[in-house]
Amino acid sequence: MVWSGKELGLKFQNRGTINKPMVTLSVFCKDSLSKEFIGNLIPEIRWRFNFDSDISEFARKFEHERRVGPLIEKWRGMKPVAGVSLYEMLIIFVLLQNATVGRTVQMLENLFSRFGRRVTFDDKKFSTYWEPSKIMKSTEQNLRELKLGYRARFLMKITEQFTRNEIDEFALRKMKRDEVKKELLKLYGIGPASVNYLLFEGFYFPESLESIPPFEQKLMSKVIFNRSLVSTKRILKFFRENYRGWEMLAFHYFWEDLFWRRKQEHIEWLEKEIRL
DNA sequence: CGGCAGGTGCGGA
DNA sequence: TCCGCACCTGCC
Repeated sequence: MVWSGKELGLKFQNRGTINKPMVTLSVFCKDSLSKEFIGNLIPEIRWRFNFDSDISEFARKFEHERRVGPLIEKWRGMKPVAGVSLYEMLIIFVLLQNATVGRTVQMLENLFSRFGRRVTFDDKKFSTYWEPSKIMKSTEQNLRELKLGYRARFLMKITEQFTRNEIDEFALRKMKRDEVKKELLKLYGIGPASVNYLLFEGFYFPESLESIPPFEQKLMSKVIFNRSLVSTKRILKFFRENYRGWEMLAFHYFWEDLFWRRKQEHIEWLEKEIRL
């Protein structure tokens, strides 16, 4: 995590149970950290790892519903987590656009090796993100050499909007959903699909489901309707009718469960849909 | 070698 | 508000 100009390593350890959750956090840094620094860091961690949103109503309302109910049992307490800053999240969403997973990874690795730093803590190696100003000193052409393609312009423009302070992440966190949506859509290269995910994974609005991209459409068609392709309209209707107010969180439970199952067992139809 | 992939901006109807 | 189209690149 790059925060207030320092590179930090975060290590979370589980010390509790599902019903009595507790974690300890160790913070690694090459500099010593002041009390004040830590004092400012803690609320940021609470936000980034979503310690505070209350989803108990979701669990109460739907734990007996026939489709998502069993998943709520299995994944009790599961919530979306940003983990990174808004700027960093925007980079990821731009790189995901119109690309396979393999290409996204390649583009991000290229950016890390050009602008980020390799760091080690607790015997683990990571790449850090960079301050927006570092990209500002570069050029669109330079980013194109990192194989970003037309996304180079998106990244350049977004970085520009950040360095000009046109977007204030901390102010956004206090706004209502529609206001946040309006602000995010002002970012160049951020449209309906990216905004849909940002509202949920970055700002934790559990109802934000308005767009189903092609890949999600294919997988949800199979998971929910057991058919190869159901219209996005119908999928949206399904979530609206069954999980009103919690549409995207419900979507998240179906989605995460599917990919968890993929780790445990071989899911033939899914492997065919995933292109690296 | 055309078609397409975790989309978006833009111009024109 | 709703189309059609161009767009980097890698891979099938």
